[in-house]
Amino acid sequence: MNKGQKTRDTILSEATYIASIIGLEALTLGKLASAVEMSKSGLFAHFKNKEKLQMDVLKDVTKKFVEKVIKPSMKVSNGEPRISEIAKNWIAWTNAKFMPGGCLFVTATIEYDDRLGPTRDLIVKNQKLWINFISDVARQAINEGHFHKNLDTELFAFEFQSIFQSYHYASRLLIDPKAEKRAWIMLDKLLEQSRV
Amino acid sequence: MNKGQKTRDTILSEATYIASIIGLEALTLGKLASAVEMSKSGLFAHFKNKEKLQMDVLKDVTKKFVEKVIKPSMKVSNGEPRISEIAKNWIAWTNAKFMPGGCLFVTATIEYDDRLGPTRDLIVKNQKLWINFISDVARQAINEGHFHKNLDTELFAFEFQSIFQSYHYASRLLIDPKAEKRAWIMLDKLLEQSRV
DNA sequence: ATTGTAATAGTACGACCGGTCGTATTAATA
DNA sequence: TATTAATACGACCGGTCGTACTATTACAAT
Repeated sequence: MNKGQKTRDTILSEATYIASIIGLEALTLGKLASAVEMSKSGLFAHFKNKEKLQMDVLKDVTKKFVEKVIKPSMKVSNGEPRISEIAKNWIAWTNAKFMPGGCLFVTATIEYDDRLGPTRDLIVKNQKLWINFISDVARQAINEGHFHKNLDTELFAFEFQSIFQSYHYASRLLIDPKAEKRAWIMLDKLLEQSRV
Repeated sequence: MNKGQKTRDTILSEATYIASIIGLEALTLGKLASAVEMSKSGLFAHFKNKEKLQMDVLKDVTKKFVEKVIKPSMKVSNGEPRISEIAKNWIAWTNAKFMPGGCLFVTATIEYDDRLGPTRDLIVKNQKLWINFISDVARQAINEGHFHKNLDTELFAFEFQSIFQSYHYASRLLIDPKAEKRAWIMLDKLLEQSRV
């Protein structure tokens, strides 16, 4: 990796750090530049424009998400074990040190749900992939005989997702110490309902 | 109502309209002023500073929320009927014409979950009141014999809340036509689990 | 060591930011 | 009707925004 790429990585990491706290739109080039101790123009040379920077941040975080949440789950056996593995890694993900403000996707999905443009399109695309992925894992659980045959796998995916949205809300905003415990109870209930 | 109060109301309504789309932080005095066709300084005279404006918007929206979601629910009988009434009004609330970007609270809770200050404090206070209110209604449902005695009412409140977060996510971001149907199914499931 | 290119910094820009000022107009009160 | 208070205005403050263009530095290959 040459120097330019290395600097780019540093910038994207710092951008992720800041954006997780204040959001991708509130992130400014000036703040980001001083955070990585570079001139605004030197930093800007790495990106075509701010929108591209925001999208590059999202792509970078998505890559990390695949690495830390999805890929590890593919190493455990099909069905319920995979669901549990994803849940475990998802909770760890939202508390990752490189995103002190919590999962950037949670922030971004709210931030861009009414803003049209390529950034929103990218977010929507990724979120649909994510929901479909969870649906597929639930489908596998049916095939493994873990979940009952007439389970609505798409509904399952949204319920699964909602547990983490709720967790984010309770732990981040309300700073509720019971947030994680409740998330696990919700997951247990969802799994219990889904089993044969 | 004198002229000043009337103008203030117009400003707050417009601010609510815009903030529901782009958020309270992204809302600027200049944009808001031109939206209500006033000078920036004329508009600004109604508020001490921008932070106060943001808080006034939140207070105004909270008042409307009480009026449109909470108060009507107090007119139906205790217990499950009240829960259903709240759910119905909450769905209507998120689709209100004066908030084209969806419920402002959903946006604000994410926006301020990592920003310290009085605005965040106000949001947290209101959200805690809301969660407690739902818990209390669930408690009433127990007393009425609708819900079983060992129901965790606080857990119920967070699960109830999560349904609407999921609905917001699916309908606003993914523009999923099945979003509302799924929300009702989730609610039915939650009520079914809670019954005696 | 020299040259060429990649990476960074410098400078400047027009637009807009939140906010203040003095002043004009409008509305309520006496 | 005269006086006063409420309301709104345009001009302007120092700063920051995103972005463009140019100059400088650091490094690699010759």
